[in-house]
Amino acid sequence: MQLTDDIRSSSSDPELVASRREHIARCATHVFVKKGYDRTNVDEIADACGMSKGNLYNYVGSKEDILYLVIDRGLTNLTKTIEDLCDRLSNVAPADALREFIKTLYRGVGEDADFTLFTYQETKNLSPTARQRILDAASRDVAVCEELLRRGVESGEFKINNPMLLAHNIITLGHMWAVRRWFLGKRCTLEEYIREQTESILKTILVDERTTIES
Amino acid sequence: MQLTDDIRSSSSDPELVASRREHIARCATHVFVKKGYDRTNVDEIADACGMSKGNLYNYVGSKEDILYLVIDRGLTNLTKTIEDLCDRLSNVAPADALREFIKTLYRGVGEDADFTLFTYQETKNLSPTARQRILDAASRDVAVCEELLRRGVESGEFKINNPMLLAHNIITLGHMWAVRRWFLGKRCTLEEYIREQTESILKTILVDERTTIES
Amino acid sequence: MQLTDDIRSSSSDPELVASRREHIARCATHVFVKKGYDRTNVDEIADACGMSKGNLYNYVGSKEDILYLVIDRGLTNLTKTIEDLCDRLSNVAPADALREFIKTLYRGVGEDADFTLFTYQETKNLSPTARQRILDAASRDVAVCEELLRRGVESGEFKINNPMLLAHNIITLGHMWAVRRWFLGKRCTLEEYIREQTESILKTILVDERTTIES
Amino acid sequence: MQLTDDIRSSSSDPELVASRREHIARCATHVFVKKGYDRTNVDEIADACGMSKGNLYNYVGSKEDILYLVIDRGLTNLTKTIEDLCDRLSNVAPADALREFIKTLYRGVGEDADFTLFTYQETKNLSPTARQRILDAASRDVAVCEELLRRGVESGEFKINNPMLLAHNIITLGHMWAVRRWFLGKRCTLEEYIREQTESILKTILVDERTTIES
DNA sequence: CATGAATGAGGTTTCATTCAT
DNA sequence: TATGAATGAAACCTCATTCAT
Repeated sequence: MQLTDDIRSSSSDPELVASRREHIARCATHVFVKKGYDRTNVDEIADACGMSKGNLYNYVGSKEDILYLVIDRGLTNLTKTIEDLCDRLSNVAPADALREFIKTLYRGVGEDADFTLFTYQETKNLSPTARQRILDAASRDVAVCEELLRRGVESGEFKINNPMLLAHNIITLGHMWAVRRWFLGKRCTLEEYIREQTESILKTILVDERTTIES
Repeated sequence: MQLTDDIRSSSSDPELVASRREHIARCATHVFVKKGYDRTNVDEIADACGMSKGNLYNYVGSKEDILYLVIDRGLTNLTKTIEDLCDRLSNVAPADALREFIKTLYRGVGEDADFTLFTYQETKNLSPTARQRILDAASRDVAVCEELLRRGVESGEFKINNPMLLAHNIITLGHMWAVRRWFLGKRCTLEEYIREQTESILKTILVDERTTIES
Repeated sequence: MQLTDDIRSSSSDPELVASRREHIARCATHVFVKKGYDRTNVDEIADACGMSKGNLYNYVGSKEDILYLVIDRGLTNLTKTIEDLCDRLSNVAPADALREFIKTLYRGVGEDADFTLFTYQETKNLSPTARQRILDAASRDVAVCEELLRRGVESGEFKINNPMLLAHNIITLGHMWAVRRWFLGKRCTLEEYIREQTESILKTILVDERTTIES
Repeated sequence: MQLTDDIRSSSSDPELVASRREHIARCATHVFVKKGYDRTNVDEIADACGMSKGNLYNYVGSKEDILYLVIDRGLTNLTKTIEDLCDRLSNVAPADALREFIKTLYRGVGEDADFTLFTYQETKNLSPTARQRILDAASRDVAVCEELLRRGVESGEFKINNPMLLAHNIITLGHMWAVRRWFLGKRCTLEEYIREQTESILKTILVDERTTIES
């Protein structure tokens, strides 16, 4: 599934286009995250990419396209991490799977904290269709988590009133580590945050309390 | 508590300045929320205020000052709502008080959803000192909630591992209704959201489960 | 001789107008000299005058009028000093009269150095007619000096090829103390400047060299 | 000696930058001299340069930079004229050398009268460091002239009390032809001015009076 | 494919002047 | 007479995008 289908480019070699766009997205991420979308100008992006401004526009139709590439790439990375993880966890006991899921997700958010915050701030600058694509991708993360929860429910290990909502809580509380770092960063470490949120969540859903005790 | 002390104005009548700034903040909120901070220009703000651009600058030193007025006003309103509420709840049983707190807070966020989202997106555009003031104000909300939780703990009704973190969860999950309306809005109503989050939270902290049953 | 005839004012009492204008000229001089004409705004002038902006405009038709008042007042002061001096010197021997003239003139420039420089820089901002008036006033200073020189020539004490030009040199070299203070100020004192210029001038024009020796 | 080192430009080709700046300085001189610095707006400068405003700012960081370029270029031209002249005059007899120096300098000022006047009026608008550079350049002119005078003193042809001051007089009286053209222009020609000032100066310093007689 | 000079609309801010009170 | 809030034109500067080379 190509998310970047309708970004105009004046180049004909699709492979070159793809690799250049990957390059642009990677480099632009840094500048965007540092200065914000509106306050970053195209010269700075081109500099960061080591390309000329004119050439940049051979692979991208507008500054907004670059924003899309950046957000899409970051989200795709995270989604892939999550999906791969879920595949690996398909045979693990639900409670442990959930613990692993949260830990991996939250650490991923922690590593890319700047990007996560950026997403919350700048997605609004996308055109409606681009924005919709991004939101759809973000929705999938919740869906994946929800699926994990449902497996636990089906196996009888979890009792969850509204798995969709709990999945949403799990995902967004992870984001909050990045978005509200100015608050949380002064009050606990990421590992503490992960541990406490994990236990708090498990406590609400575990049918058999004893499973809660973990190293 | 006047947060807007050091915004320069060329008018000397403090009452007029205060009333005009209130007016500006109220009117600018609408334009800002609709178009975003960077994409709103000062002409549009002046129009929305029914003032000339020049006169606007008699009460405000820069466009950023307007952003500060807008965010500060919105946050102050919410904080006041919360604090008044907590005063009223000081004699109420902790579980009911928490239920009431969440309901009021989340409904407040729901009513001002655009503004809440705006805050998450645009606080970054403030100068460091202005930004710090805003974040301090936002921190107080968490502190108020934490205090409420601690009362329940002291009375023996709640058992909470980390009240600060739970308070933070309560507050931010409220915000999420506004920030992720594109997701939640399609999946449940605000009242459902409130009810489910409330029960989920209470379930984790209530010492005596039976208290969960509410009218 | 009223130089300020055609400055519009909305006041009818001519005495009040005159006294207010004198006040305005005196106060505005300081701000103008400090910040330059273009970089001084009318608010600052009104502040310096202790009047409201609106009232200021009762006595003056425009910002340029204020510039005129300021320059005119300064020049009139200097011219009067010079003319009074020449009256007192009418019975003094030409060489001593010239010495006294130069000393007084140059010290006057030295005291008002900022204003003198200001005149060189900002007269250009006057309207043609106002400018002409100022230049006429400035020409009179040269004429007065020239007259002094001619008296020495007639008495046989001076031999001067072109009294007009020498008078002009005497006047402008005086101005230069103010205009090129950044250069001269680091290299000699005003009194040295006066002494050396005086002797250099007298040496050129004295018929009998011995008169050069002075206390 | 490049005085314009630290003017920011967004172009990287130093030759292009230099040639464009030369072009800008030359064209801007006309507009500035005609309307004054503050009353000239950037659109007019761009028009005069035949460039778009945006492109102008590729070679210059601010309007003030343009002022600097203009003044610096004019002064550099004059200084070079003077220095070249002095080289050529190094073997000429001091009195004749001085005559030639004054004639060339004053004619140079006469040709660039508008620019000379402009310098007296607008140097004040430069930032302190830029202003200092300009004043340093202007000081060198005096130093060159002083050197010329000292050669005459050493050769025994001149007797000068204070060569620095006389050099300063020579230079500034030259400037006065431009600065006070409104006065002098109506009373004598430039050539008369040159002749009379020259003779007046030589008369004061020549040891042997007879040398004064020249064609 | 690559460059970067050129464009010009649009942004924020200032300020001389007016006029209702 | 005195005030100062209000006006709006005009100032300087930025920057996404194009296009000749």
